[in-house]
Amino acid sequence: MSKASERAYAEIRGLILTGDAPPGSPLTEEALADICGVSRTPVREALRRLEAELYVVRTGSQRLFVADWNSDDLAEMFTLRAMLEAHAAARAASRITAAALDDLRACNARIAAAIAATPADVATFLVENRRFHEIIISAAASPRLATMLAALVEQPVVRRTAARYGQAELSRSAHEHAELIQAMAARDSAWAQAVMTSHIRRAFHAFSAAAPEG
Amino acid sequence: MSKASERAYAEIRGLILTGDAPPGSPLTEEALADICGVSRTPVREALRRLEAELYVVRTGSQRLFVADWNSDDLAEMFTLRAMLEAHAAARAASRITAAALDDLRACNARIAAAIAATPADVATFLVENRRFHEIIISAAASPRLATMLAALVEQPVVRRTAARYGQAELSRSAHEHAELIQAMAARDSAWAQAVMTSHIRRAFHAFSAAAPEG
DNA sequence: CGACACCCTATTGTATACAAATTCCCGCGG
DNA sequence: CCGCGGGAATTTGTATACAATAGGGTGTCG
Repeated sequence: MSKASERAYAEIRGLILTGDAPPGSPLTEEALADICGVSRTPVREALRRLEAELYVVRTGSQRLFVADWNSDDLAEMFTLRAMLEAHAAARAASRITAAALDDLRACNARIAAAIAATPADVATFLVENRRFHEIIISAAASPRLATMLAALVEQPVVRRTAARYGQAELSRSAHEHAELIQAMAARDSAWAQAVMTSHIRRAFHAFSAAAPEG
Repeated sequence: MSKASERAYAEIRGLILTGDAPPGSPLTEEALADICGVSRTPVREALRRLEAELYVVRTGSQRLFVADWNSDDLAEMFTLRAMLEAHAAARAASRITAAALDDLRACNARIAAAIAATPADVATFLVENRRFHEIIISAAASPRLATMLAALVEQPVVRRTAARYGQAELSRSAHEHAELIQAMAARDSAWAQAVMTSHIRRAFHAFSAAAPEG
């Protein structure tokens, strides 16, 4: 996608993530085109992508609405993420380069710094945490896997979750990252896979505990 | 997607699967529009979808080519399918309705009949085998999972594989299906998951043995 | 008062025209 | 002969116009 399409995608995604377009609200191509300052064509492409990523849902008569996830959806999403990202970690462990390992270390150092700040710098934590996981997915060198994980939208959940995380959970996360780095440096796929699985499951449990309403 | 888009998607996908558009060959929107008898607009949508499903790849300058999978790609694809579809089987085991179970039984009966014929009716086997797996995926009731598995293109591989399958492999497949039905009827998620995992892994091994060149 | 049919409007689907970008080829000069 | 512009041609990106279709509202009839 080139400029306008990309812009429309980011814009609409932003509307959904910030809650400006709340779950269940209808989306019309023309209105979005106006908001984004482009024509319907790039908006349509953006909407197709958002639909594939399940940010928006389509009724039988082709009308689009902002997706509304219930707790079952979220649980399923975390389960899939745990499965796929653990697989990515296993692949990454046997393929990752020294440079990428250094990137991971640097990234986790920034995460640790963000946590150590008072108050904890949650925004930086989110950005760097995401980057950490992206490095691993990239190191797994599987376009299929990367595509699937991209579709497993995580931002809205992470955002809601992290705001409720305590220092303890953030620290534990950084510690698990450190163990992941160890596992990968040791080229131990099984270890990396196991750590990643529990890492994501714990994130889910923390989320469930913090936001039991779904 | 409505009529024209859908038609374009099916048409282009057909070109790729039959080999009329061989791996690595360039795809231009206008040529495809001519072939499909529609304008570029629905062709573009079809191509986006095919790109997401990795049937086609896009260069840095937005030109599209038929994807060319090597043996590593295929192995990765089977691994992911085994993982995701086993998860689908586990979910299906705890959710499937009596009616869907009957559908599975009927479907497997048709598979058995196709195998019993002399010579074995491979075309019917392929269609019904696909349907069998689709019923399970549908019973898993996870749109995310369904989307991902749809993207895990299987047709070209299955096609290439089944043509080389012997009666023994086909029979074993039907037998494994029967065991899957048992596991689901017993509402045994772990059993269903295990059977599905080995079912797909065996298919992969048979494929590798039959087509070691990739 | 309720149900049904019809029309009108809102929204999406498709085609086409035009703009931007990229590639390819040809001619030129070293 | 090779490398290097430069421009034409091909190809994709975007906008807009028009067609088709679904939904809602209203009026009428039972």
